[in-house]
Amino acid sequence: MMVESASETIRSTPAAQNGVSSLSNQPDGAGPGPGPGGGRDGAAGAEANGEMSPVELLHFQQQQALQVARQFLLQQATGLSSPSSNEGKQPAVQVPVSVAMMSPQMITPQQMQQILSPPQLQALLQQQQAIMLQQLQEYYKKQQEQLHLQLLTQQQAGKQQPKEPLGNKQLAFQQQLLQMQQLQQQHLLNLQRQGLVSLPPGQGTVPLQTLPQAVCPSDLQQLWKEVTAAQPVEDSIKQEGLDLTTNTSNSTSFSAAKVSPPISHHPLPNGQSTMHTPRRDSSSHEETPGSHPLYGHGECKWPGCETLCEDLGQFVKHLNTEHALDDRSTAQCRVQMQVVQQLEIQLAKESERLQAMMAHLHMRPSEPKPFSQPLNLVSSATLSKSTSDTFPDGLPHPPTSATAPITPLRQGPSVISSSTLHSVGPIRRRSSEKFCTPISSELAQNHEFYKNADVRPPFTYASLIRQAILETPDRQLTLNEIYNWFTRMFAYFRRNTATWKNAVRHNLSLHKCFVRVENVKGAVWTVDEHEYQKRRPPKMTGSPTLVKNMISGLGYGALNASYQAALAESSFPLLSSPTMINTSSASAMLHVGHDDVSSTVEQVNSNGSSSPRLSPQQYSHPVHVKEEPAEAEDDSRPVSLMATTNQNVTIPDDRDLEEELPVEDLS
DNA sequence: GTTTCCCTAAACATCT
DNA sequence: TAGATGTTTAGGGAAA
Repeated sequence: MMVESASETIRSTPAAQNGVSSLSNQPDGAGPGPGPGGGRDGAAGAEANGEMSPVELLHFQQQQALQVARQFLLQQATGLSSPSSNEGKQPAVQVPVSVAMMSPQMITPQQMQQILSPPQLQALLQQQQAIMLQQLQEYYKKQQEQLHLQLLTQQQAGKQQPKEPLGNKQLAFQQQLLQMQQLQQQHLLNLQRQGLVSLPPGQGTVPLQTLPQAVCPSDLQQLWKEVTAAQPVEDSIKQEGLDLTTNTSNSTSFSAAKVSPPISHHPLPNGQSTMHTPRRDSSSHEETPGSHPLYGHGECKWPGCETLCEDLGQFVKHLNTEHALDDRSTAQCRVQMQVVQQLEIQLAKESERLQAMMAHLHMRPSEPKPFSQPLNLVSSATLSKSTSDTFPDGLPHPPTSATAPITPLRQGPSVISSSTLHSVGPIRRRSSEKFCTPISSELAQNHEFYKNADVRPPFTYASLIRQAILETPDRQLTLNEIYNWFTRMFAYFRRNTATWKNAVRHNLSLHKCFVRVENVKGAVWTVDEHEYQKRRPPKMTGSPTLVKNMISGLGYGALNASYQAALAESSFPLLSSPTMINTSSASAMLHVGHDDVSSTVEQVNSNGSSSPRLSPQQYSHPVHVKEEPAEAEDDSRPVSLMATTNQNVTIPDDRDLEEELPVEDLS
């Protein structure tokens, strides 16, 4: 049973612990206990849980829908669910929505923030949510209206006809009603699995079956006792029910709709119990003026009819006289059905569009496994809040150089890193380094984008400065040249001059990795790669657990190709780990790039001309090195070393440059 | 709650 | 003297 499976899936989610747990409270015996909803499988137990007016139900339903819609968006954005998840089965590679919901640890906080923080994106998504939810609400409202209409018609017809005991027709009609409600529930579940509606936390005591119901089964049964089953009406309802089935499965391209078995006229065990679990004595509500689906604000809500009715009784009379079961009413019902169907189709289209938009905008959210995909590592970097107004439409535009199509969320890593995408996020840039996003690769791929779009690059000032310096043949730049590089490479830096220039200067002065060298043409800035790498957090980026597992699993000298590539792609501090330097490549990189800097420096210094590039130490001018803060190892370093470090670490530096290129020759 | 990193802003000094 | 350059400090946000 779909409801059961869905509830099982959702039950384990955090959200399910509260709001969605109502599913598990269904009186199918699978619930954790009697609980508040345990006794709702009977009409008598419905009253025990308090009354909930239709308005409250609607409000509750809307809130739930919004809640899960947000979760859905989050999941879509994080790539934990995919459009293909619409298929009925949950593919092994797919993470069920509920799993994604229940596993916040699978969604890194960065991802969460990336997805949810951009206000424009949220506004867009909320708009989509509003559209879909509105359509959903309307759809169910129509369903309820029609259902109730038919019931009232039956009721009136029954009053004019002699009572008959409950027979097969009545049972069939009840089954139709149950199917109707079951359809609603299934549809809700479908949408919930799609994330379009939600069962928010804090509503755990409300069973699912209370959500879409404006007409409760007990009420219907009571009505039915006075109704003589009229065959035409029943057929009509049955046909509508079948149509509904068709609508549900057709118009909604959702997975659960396909997962759910075809609606049969045999109430399923779950459905049966579900259907017979009225949550409230809705009779009072149904009889309350204004509560009738087709009666509101003192007038008849029948499509095309706005007849004023003083009270519900008059309305019922009007309903039975003007909207009795005839060809006209039937045709109107048909039209209404088509309207609903169209709305559902539109809902499905909007949903697909939303998914496509999400897929396009978010591409491939950050993978928690930086090792497995050394290339095109997506960055969790977020970007400056100041870029939120980058585009007039308020949407995060992808880089222009990106040829990223609208790809499924489960597709492989995109050319565009998420750091680019999340340029609308809050200002947090160091994340790009944490995920070892190769800045040169990022820039190479999205050069045109950054050059033209007024989007702040998702890199720290230090990274950008370093990149600017390293891009030059002699690995040195004057401050003004750094400025020019910034303005040349990024449209964003063509404005806010004072801010970022000050930041550049501040970074140059603050970070030890930037060494000021007196040149013939003035002061130039170079990069002390050793200091730069040392500056990085000496811990593995990405999932610590993954790192630990990889370390323990691979063991000494058991690095595979991808891992080595990842190593090269990753930060050098990783290589500094004694357990990681057993491969020749890694150790070589390490020795040159990190641990043995001094010796290597001595080597290079001895034959100072080893580097064809102009080395700072080749200058005869006195090297002006900014005073380093009191630090043992740094103080022990000679000034010349400081000035020439960027040359001495040529190998790792080059490797760094290589790694940032989309090559895979590191294995 | 603490630490670290980063950004931003500002003040100040020095140099051209 | 003005502007550029360089240094330093402080405050706050975010993440670990």
